[in-house]
Amino acid sequence: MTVNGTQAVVSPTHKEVKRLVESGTERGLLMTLFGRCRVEYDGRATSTLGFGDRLVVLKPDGTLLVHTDEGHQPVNWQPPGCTHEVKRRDGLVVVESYRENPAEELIVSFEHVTHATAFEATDTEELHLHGTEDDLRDQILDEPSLIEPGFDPLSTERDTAAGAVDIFGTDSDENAVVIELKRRRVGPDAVSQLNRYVEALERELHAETTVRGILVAPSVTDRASELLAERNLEFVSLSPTN
Amino acid sequence: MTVNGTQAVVSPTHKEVKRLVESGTERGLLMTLFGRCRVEYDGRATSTLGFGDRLVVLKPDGTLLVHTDEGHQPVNWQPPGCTHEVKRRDGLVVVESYRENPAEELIVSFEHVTHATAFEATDTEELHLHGTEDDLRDQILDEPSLIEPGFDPLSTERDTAAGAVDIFGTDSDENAVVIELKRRRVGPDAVSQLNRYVEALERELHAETTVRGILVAPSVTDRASELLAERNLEFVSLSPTN
DNA sequence: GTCTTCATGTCGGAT
DNA sequence: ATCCGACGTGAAGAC
Repeated sequence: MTVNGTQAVVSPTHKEVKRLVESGTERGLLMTLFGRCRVEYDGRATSTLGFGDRLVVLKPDGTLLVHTDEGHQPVNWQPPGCTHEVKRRDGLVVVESYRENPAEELIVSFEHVTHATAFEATDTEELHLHGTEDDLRDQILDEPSLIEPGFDPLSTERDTAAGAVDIFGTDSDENAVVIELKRRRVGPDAVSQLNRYVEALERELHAETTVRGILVAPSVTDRASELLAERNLEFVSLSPTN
Repeated sequence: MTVNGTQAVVSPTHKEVKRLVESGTERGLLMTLFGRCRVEYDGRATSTLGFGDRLVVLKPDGTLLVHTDEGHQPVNWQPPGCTHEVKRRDGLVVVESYRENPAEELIVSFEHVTHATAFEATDTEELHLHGTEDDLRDQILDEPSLIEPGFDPLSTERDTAAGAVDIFGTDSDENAVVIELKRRRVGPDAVSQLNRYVEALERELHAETTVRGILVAPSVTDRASELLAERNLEFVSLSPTN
């Protein structure tokens, strides 16, 4: 059945699946296959998945997704940029997806394809997302006193031997201040990250200046709080606004 | 059109979409909607996405995915456990998805639904994945000399004040050895993680024992290598086998 | 290309 | 429920 440049086939034959995927790939269509299949992956790791009913999505950018009936994540996938082929092997309809660098291959073998579709997907809009770490940074740059009275942001992304600092500035006593931002509650990892920046700047600025490290996040876990104390780092509670 | 417990409808009316999603939810079906829609999200963050052609997947576990024609990741989503409703508003077919804890809502408003499907998905198989960090750990436990001659693993998941250590053991001089495993090339974060474990164990074991920290991974970045040297930590190159 | 870090990360396991 | 770390993490930006 073909309507308006989209195709949908119920219980397609092997030939119909092959033609749909090949012409859909050619024409840059977004395709779905639903049916009983087995999946094998080999690349950065290796995986096998026995037969079951799954939804396979093939995107015009070379993405392949295998979704089971559960979970946010695809059970197997290939990233954008892969090339897909449809073959017949041992009576199964086989979709093979290849990638180089790293070399990875995904093979979906259908015992039966229940349903196959191909859609022309026109999408020019971009997602507008708010409440990110960047938004938290902008809040602080707009109103530095959210950190403390007298805080003066000098730069963002300031480079150090340990990487780029989120916000670098000075306090009212002219101490250097390193700020690490997190959009959500943080654990020990963020404290270590801040500590690396502080140590790098202490080396860079020699003994001339005291370097304060301030972690800015909605909250911290107990372990992170202990680590902050050990490292003589500070915490300011702030959440990104939506 | 209904075949074998699966349904597929081309250009369904509002009522048909509503009935399909409601009965599909009731019956635990895996559903797809393709059409031109707008998406709004509000929860941990906030997002808006203007009208475009997208594939929406509704899973029986309450997962909702919105996929554009590009990319591995859904442009918007709800995790498992959400509840979905279909309504009509301003002439649009609206799929609303709710979640509590954290409170999140996703609203997909269709100008037109090109295609709607509902499948009974039976899937009893589990994914078997190899080449993970656990596999790397097992390799070392099978052959401890991969770390160095005389290495003796005493425990895995040994608890410290900083968290559980991947492998804890002793070397031929009876020094304590902490091993942190990574299945791929590592950066500074993994070094900091290892350092936290080593410091915690040094405190725990007082001055009785020297605590060596060994990072085991296929390779390290330059910055990680410097940090290892600074912290007096070691590196052993090993990759998980598939 | 490599490196680094963010993410509505998601997921699983332990407490 | 929260905490913690792994993940075939993916994606973006800098170099």
